[in-house]
Formats: sequence, C-alpha cells, structure tokens
Amino acid sequence: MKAQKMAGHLIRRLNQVSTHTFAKQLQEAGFDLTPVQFAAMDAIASNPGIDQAGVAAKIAYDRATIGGVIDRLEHKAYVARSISKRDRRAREVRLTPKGQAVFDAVLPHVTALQDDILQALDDSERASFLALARKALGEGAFE
Amino acid sequence: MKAQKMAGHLIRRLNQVSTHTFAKQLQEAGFDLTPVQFAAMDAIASNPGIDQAGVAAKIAYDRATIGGVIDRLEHKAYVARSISKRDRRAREVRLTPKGQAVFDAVLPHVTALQDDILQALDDSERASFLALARKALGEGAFE
DNA sequence: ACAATTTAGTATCTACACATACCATATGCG
DNA sequence: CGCATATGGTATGTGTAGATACTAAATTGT
Repeated sequence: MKAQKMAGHLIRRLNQVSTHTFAKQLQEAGFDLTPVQFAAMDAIASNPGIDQAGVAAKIAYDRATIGGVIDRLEHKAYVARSISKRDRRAREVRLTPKGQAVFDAVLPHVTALQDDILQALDDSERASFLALARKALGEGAFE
Repeated sequence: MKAQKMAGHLIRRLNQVSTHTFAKQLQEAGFDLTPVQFAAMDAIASNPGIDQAGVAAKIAYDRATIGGVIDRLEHKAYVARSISKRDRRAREVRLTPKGQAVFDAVLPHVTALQDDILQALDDSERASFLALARKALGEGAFE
C-alpha cells in the first residue's frame, strides 16, 4: 500500500499546492497576507462587528487559532478589536480603513489565483472537482 | 465574494476533515501517529535505508520539516537513524522491529479510514474526486 | 589537486492547527 | 436570587509547514 495514493495524502498535497500558489501570487503582487488571514478578513468584511468566535465558526477554525490570526492582523493594523457592550467577554472585530483598502486590492488577485491552484484541470474538470469537494464537506455546512 | 466558496478554502477544509478523521480513528484504535508520521513510515517501510532527503522527496515534504518528524519517530523508537557509509552527510533511516510491527498493525486502519474522509461521496463520486485530485497534482509526479 | 558549487542535515523563525486547561462573564433553571 | 453550566477569549504544549541561514561533506570543473 502506497500512502501516496491515499485520499488523505492527495488532499494534503493539494493543500500544499494551494497554500504555495496563494503565497507566491500575493507576494508577487506585493501583499503580506496568508490564506488564513485573507479568509478571516473576508469573514470580517462581510460581517462587521462579528466576534472572534463568529469568525471561527464562519471559516471553520479552531477558536484557539483565531486569536493568533487576529493578533497578527491587528498588528498590521488591518483590523481593530473592541469589547462588545452586549457581552463583555466578546471581542468585536472590524476592518480598519487600511484593512478594507488592502482587502479590496487583494480580492481580485485571490479570485484570479483560484484557477491556478487547479491549473492542470480544464474548466469542466475543475467544476466537477469543486462540486465534489463541496459535497464531500456537506454542501452548505458552512455556507 | 465569499472566501468560503473558493478552491483554496475548500481544500483547506478537506484537509482539516482528513486530518481529523485520521487522528480520531487512530486514537480510537490505540495508536499515536499523525498522518505525516504515518506517511514517513510508509516511505521508509518501502525503502529501507532511504535517507531523510529521500523521504522528503517521496512524500513531498520540506526537508526542514522531515527532521522533526523523524526525530519524533525516533523518540518513539519506531525508526533508527545511522550515518551512511557512502555519504557521511546522509542519515539512513529504517523502521525498527517495533516500528515495523506498529506500521503493520496501523496500515489496515489507515487504509480503511480513507473512505471515511470522503464519506459523503458515493463510490463513483469518490473515484472521480480522487482521479481529479491526482490529475490536478500532475499524475505520477510523486508516484 | 583544488576552488566553486551543490547537497544533507540542522537550527531558527513565523504561522497555522488543535487539544486542554483556565478565567471571566452569561445564561438557564429551580 | 443563587448556583450549575455554557460560552468567549487566552495560555500552553505538540506537531506540522516552509523560508532562510549555516555547517559539513560531496561533486564538479579546470
């Protein structure tokens, strides 16, 4: 049995390729954002004032991980945290104007690079792959 | 644009599911092995005496990462390192008898769990997905 | 033979990823 | 009201994951 043929291994390698493509393209475009940081900014951009647990739920992160991700975004001054008035435990997160500008500038690059990840597939294969991936994850589970 | 619909994000979540399935199943079966550690052992089992760079190449790891992985396997006494006689820089890696026994015992579990990762897909969908994944990675690139 | 280059491995640094434990605050319920 | 329980966030520890830099050893070119 070759581990290299197994589903888990193929998925891990796809993730490597995906991460690498993302890092390379964004770096060439002059940005300093990881895939995870981008996903967090996307969730925050769509839900201003969301709390950290909300961000974690949206993009299926561990809540312990999200703290560090948001720390780094805050350090770059892309997001701001404030204590919620409803619940003093919760930290509401918003993009700063700078963060919003970066997000707007980055978005087209990120959108464009998605096809590069599956560059070896043609359009119909890519569509099939993505449809199967969504189904495997339980369509709409994290809509 | 929702990051949650993008290829990169779907792949990241598949990898989460995959890793989680692996960890859960092996833990329930009483083993202490990560997906990466298993893949390394698989490569070593198939190529006794392979050096670390060889393992890294087989399973597409960074050579900086493999050192730590093999450290942990060595610490569990699953593998043994020895300095190559051909090349004194190289460390030849082999499974210990204990490592071989663990590998043999784990292999059927790992094989069985592969389908659980894509449990939401039926057999033909799963086959399509895996074929597309292989093609996306460049079929045979790491055979 | 020997300098220039390449390669194997390690060390360091940043960034996930998740388990567990802990603190503070909310909330449910008797 | 008062307590048990649940939840938001942080802290800690282990394990990838890859960039960069460094040492030692092998290889290449002349």
